Amino acid sequence: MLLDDFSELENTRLEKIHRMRDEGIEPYPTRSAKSMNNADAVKAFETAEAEGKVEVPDVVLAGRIRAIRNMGKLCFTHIEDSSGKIQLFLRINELGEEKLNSFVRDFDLGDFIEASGALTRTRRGEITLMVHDFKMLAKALYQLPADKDQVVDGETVRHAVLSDPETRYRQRYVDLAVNPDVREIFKARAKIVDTVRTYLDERDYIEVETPILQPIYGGAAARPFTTYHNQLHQELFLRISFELYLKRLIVGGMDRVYEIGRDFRNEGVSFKHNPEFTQLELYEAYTDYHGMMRIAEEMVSQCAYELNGHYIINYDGNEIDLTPPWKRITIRQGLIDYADIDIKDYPTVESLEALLKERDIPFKPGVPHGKLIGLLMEEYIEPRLIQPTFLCDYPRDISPLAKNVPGDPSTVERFEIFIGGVELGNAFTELNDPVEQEKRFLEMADAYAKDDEEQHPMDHDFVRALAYGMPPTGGMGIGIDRLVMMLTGKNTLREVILFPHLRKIEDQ
RNA sequence: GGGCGCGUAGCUCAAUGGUAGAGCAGCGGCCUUUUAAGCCGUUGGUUCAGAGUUCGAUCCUCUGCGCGCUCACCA
Repeated sequence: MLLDDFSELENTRLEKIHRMRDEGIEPYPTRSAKSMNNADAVKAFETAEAEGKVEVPDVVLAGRIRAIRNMGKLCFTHIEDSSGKIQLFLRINELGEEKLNSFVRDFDLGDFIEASGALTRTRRGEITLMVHDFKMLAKALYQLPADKDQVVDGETVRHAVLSDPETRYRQRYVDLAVNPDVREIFKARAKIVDTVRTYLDERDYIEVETPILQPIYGGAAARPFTTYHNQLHQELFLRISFELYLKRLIVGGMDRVYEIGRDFRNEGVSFKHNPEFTQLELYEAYTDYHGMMRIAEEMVSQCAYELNGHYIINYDGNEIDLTPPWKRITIRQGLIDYADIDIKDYPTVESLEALLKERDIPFKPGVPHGKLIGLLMEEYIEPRLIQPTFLCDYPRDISPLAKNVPGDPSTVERFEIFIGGVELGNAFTELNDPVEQEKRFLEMADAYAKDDEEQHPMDHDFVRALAYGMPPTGGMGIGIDRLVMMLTGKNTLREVILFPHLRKIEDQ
């Protein structure tokens, strides 16, 4: 129980609650009479000041107490709400001795206070609420991690900031309460998602929602989470992609659709992988992967512009220019340029395996030709793609849902977007030949038959949908978390996911 | 899952094979325009958990737990 584990510090605060209640003061009142937020208060004062006034009366502000500077007969505090901080000035002349003392006695850092009074400017020039009255809005029992700001030459220097990553992620509420820059990341995230929606909505895309619980998973190569529906006695999977459902909508005549939602992949966790992550998938009829490239470069650069006012981002020590158009390079050309390998010279699995051995690249024996090319790609091309690049034309046998490059049966019209060496998105000209699609499913089943870790279930209903006819279509997926990570210059997904997955710990 | 590193007060960090200290916050004082307020005094620790070595472990060893980096897995 909460109270059982209280330290001396917490018990001191608890006693304040008891004392307040004994005096008829409720430390958790039901409502607040806050009349404006802190930022608006500052603006209101500046406006009044420009008209020659020296104060703005009858203002009610509220927020969390972030600093207290008590000097006996007067006391300064800073309170903070989501709009920012503002100073309160409590003075014995205004409040009387008893009221002022009750502040010092009852209030601590971290408590929520409501204060009424007049906005003025102090001798030191800070816009401040001269407090006529105040009341407790919510008492905090735990103290927030100590933190103080110091302004040196106009720069804010922060002292003893909560920085332990485990505490920050497990108790994100504390992190957010104490680290304003963290709140900014999530404002940026909201803005990016908003920009994406606006971009697509303006192009007549319709936002849809498809099942998260799926009887058959598909659309990507990943291990799923499984769950169970009790009444239906049915095993269900959490989706690993939206692809197969969204393409059914294209069959149904919804020519431009997108979904922003959660994918779940039961795999390793890293700076660029979280078990659940936010994905954007979009599909557009009567276009192809070239159309998707144009959308990607336009949409992503627009996100950067809306966020920062320009197209340059700093990621992992690199200055990256997102101005369209982005570089396009085929895998074949990339391997020629960066590794001096022309894959046309290695048409068989045996020849590729020999090459990989020669180059000291480890591989699992028995994997398909395309997967070996993938290994070369990871080794030689991906780390080089710092500036935004569309890496194009993938091996067919690792791309079961993409359409062939005309005249080249081994290659499909697919690209992945790389920025800062990290994959941001994946797109292709969608395979719409039902017979070919069924064949691909069967090939994948074969290819992975020996590998009991992964399975590619055949989705008969998806094939049936294609058999009703799907127009030529371009489709794309973009990892929203990774996009936010890049645009905000963070080097791990955990910084842009509010509650990143951490191991369970045995305590409360 | 493998390798490496880390875990000390609420927060940020010190320290030593002889059971721990600072700043901030907390508590008690002084101070009527302060802003990392200041000054004086002061409380606070299962040194992540368990076992072992040792006369003695926060430190050395092992195991476990958690976090980070990295590799593997994976877009």
